[in-house]
Amino acid sequence: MDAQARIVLGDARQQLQQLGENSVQLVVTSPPYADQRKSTYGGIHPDRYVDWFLPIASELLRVLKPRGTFILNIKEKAVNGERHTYVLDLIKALREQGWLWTEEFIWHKKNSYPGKWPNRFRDSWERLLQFNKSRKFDMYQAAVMVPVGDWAKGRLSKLSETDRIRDESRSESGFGKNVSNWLGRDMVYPTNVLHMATECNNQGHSAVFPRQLPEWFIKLFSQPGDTVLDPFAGSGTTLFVARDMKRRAIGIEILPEYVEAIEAKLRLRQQPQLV
Amino acid sequence: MDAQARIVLGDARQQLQQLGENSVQLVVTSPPYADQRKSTYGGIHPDRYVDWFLPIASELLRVLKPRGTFILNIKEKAVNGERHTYVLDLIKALREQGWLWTEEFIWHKKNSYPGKWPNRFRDSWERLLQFNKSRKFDMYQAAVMVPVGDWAKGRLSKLSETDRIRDESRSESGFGKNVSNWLGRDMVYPTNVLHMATECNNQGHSAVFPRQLPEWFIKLFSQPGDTVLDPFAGSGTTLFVARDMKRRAIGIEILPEYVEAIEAKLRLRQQPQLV
DNA sequence: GTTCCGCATGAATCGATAG
DNA sequence: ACTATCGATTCATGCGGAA
Repeated sequence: MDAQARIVLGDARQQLQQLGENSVQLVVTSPPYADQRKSTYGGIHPDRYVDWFLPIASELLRVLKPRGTFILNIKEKAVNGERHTYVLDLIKALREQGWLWTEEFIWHKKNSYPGKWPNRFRDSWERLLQFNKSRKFDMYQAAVMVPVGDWAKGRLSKLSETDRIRDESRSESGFGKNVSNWLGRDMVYPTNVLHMATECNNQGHSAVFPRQLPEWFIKLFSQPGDTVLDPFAGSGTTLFVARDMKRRAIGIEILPEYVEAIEAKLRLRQQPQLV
Repeated sequence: MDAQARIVLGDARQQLQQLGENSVQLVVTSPPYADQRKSTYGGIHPDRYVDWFLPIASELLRVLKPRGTFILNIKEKAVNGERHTYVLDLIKALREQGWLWTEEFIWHKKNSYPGKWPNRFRDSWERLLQFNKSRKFDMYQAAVMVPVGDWAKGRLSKLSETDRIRDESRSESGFGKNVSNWLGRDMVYPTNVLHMATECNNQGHSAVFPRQLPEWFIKLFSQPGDTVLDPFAGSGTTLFVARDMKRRAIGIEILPEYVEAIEAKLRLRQQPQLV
């Protein structure tokens, strides 16, 4: 088995106890949604979702490094015509458990699930909740910069005069001047809204994430050599992406057939995949 | 004064008591966010936000028609490095008050406020919470259909690159799109993610909403002749849009200078504005 | 007439400084 | 220690003047 990527068969709550405390830099996971994927996971009732998740989160709190990050992909379903509140309850419960609710990213799914209902439109976004153990955490923002929005209009040829002068005065005053900020002004920082299409592989396992989603968070919150954990590995997307990015990857998955599929893929490629 | 549009000077909680019960089809409003706009509204502390808002919501529940809708635009701020939970608390409190939390739309603001911090990116989305009195409410989905967005398939190859990109960015949810240009193409229903830039005028009062935002909800949840209410009228965008769409518009605003500005604009134009 | 480019302007947030 | 104020940071947008 690839030493850089490891998949464990078993229940997340139990298997997490085998991991050492303060050993994981980043958790990226998409747990089974309430009452979703019944056929595979048995389904957790929305009303019991918080109680089910809290013991697992407690273990995550233990294994996560002090400057590490926990990214939770989740979205409430509609029940009796209403949005259920278990995600709101979960956020509050996690805070009481000691987590800091640092941010809520929005994943805008461009090709959302089709359908039509008389009282609502298609749901094309999900929550990506960021939790931390401390206000001071590792964040490598430069790793996820994106092309400036103006690139189509050709307005990036010159900096505005005010910006240039502001930059020059900063450099003269001796404070840390980031030359790349204005020399290579074609890149800017992203926002907290992520636009990504879901991968529609209808073969076998349905990929929950597109690869770019864990990739973005792994770039942003970890460095090569760090440990990335997904306690609900599913088809293993987070695991493979992390390994390809030279992180140590740990996955936990309760379904034997998923674990076997992941192990097969791990044996198949010891080298990073290029897609 | 225009009979179709009426602005009332005063506190929302008190002035709402003057309105008859079951008289309003749609409430679209953007109350002052916690601790924001201190200079004008005095600012409500995040910890007291729910207590401040509940009495107002109680009046809204009274004046709203059984099949009407309440759209609440709101976003929590960052406090001590964390997202504050008052919006989550508010959703739960409104449900206890009798509201149904039907849906959460996402307003993706492409031009979010700039800035850079070590622990977060720019916040470029806001919540648009939909509440109803009943599971059966009026929803005119056909009124907001948008052209099908299969740009990637080469149908627009003749357009210049800049035009194509500009169109793509504006049409991700069909907003700001000139539908007449696409007559004959298939129309589809939108999703629950709305893409709109804030209107940043260089002169005078800057509008909180872009006009398309209330316009979209007014189309979706009301018909001509219905009454549309904004208890925090501000610069009056919702009011003017509703009037231009042949709805009866009622606004409440506590700041005399805002009320005067709205009254002046109402006198100025009895006819729908074409911009 | 167009197109191009400079400029002011935000529902912001953090860290340091001051009372 | 806890709260209030201030400066620094940053980018999409529309307007208006210039080419």
